[in-house]
Amino acid sequence: MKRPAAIVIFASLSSGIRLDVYRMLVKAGPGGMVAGEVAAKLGLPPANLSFHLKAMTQARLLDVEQEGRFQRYRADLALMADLVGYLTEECCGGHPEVCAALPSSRRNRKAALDRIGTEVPQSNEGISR
Amino acid sequence: MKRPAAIVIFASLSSGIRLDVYRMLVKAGPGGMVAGEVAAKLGLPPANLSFHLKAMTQARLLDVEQEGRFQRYRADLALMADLVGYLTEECCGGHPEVCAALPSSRRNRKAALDRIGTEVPQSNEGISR
DNA sequence: ACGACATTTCAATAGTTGTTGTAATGTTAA
DNA sequence: TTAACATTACAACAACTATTGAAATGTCGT
Repeated sequence: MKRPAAIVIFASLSSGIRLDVYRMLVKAGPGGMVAGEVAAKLGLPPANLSFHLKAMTQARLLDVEQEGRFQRYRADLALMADLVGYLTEECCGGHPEVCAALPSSRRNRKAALDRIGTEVPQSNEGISR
Repeated sequence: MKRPAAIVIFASLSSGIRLDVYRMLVKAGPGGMVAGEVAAKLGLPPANLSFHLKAMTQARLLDVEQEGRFQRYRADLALMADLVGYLTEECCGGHPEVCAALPSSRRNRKAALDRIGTEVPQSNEGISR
C-alpha cells in the first residue's frame, strides 16, 4: 500500500453514502449486488450513486463485473487489511507489543514501556526551534 | 463506533498531511510528540499544522495533553480497531469466514490485525459463488 | 430492428475544505 | 512583570466535492 492509494481510500470512505455502500457490500459478501439494488436500498438517484460507485471503484474498494445490462459490485476486503497494515507500519518504532496495551491510560502506557525497557521522553528537552 | 464518528475519522485520514501526522505518531508510540516536533519534521507552517491537529483530535484519532507550553499528541490505536470492526460488522451476512478467503496474503492480514488486537477468521470453507 | 431498461456522462450549481499571514492566547524563565 | 516562545483563532481566498436533471450509451427480449 502506497500513500496516494491510502489517501483515495480514506477519501472514498469519508462520505456517508459511500460508507453505507461499502458496508452494504461487505454484508452482501462475495455475491455482491448490482447497482440498481444498491440504489433502491439506499433511496438514491441513479446518477448520484453512479458517481459514488465510480469513485469507490477507482479507489479499488470495489470490484465491478458486467452482468448483462447490470453492473455487479463487490467489496474488496483484502484492500482494507492492507490499509490497516499501512497505518500501523513501524508501529511504536518497531515494538508493536507496546501498542497492544490499547487503552491510552498513562499507567498502561508506562507498564508497556517498562516491559520492553525503552525510553520515553518525559520532558520537553532537546526541542529546537 | 457510530456512523458519524466513522465518517469524521475517514475524512481526517483523507488528507496527505493528516495521514503523515497519524503515521508519525503511531510510529512514535506512547511517548507521542509535541506539536512543534511534528511541524518541524513535516516542514509545515504552525497555523496549518494546528488546523490539522485540531481536526484529528476532534475525530478522536489523537489525544492531546498539555505539557507546560507544549501540546503533546498521541495516536489512539484502539479507535482504529473499532473502526475496522464497524466496517466489517455483519460481514458476509454473518458468515465472516467467507470474507477471510479472498486473495492477498492471509499472513499479512493476520499480522496487521494482530497488531491492533483484532481477531481474524482462519477458514475459507463454505464460499458460495 | 425496436422499445424498455440499467447505468453512466455531462454541465451547472451549491457547498465544503485547505492554505496563508497576521493577531491573539497562554506559558515559561529571568 | 516583562520578553520570548508554542500554539491556536481568524479572515480571505483558491481549490475541490457532491448533487441534480437531462441526454447518451449499451444491453435485453421480442
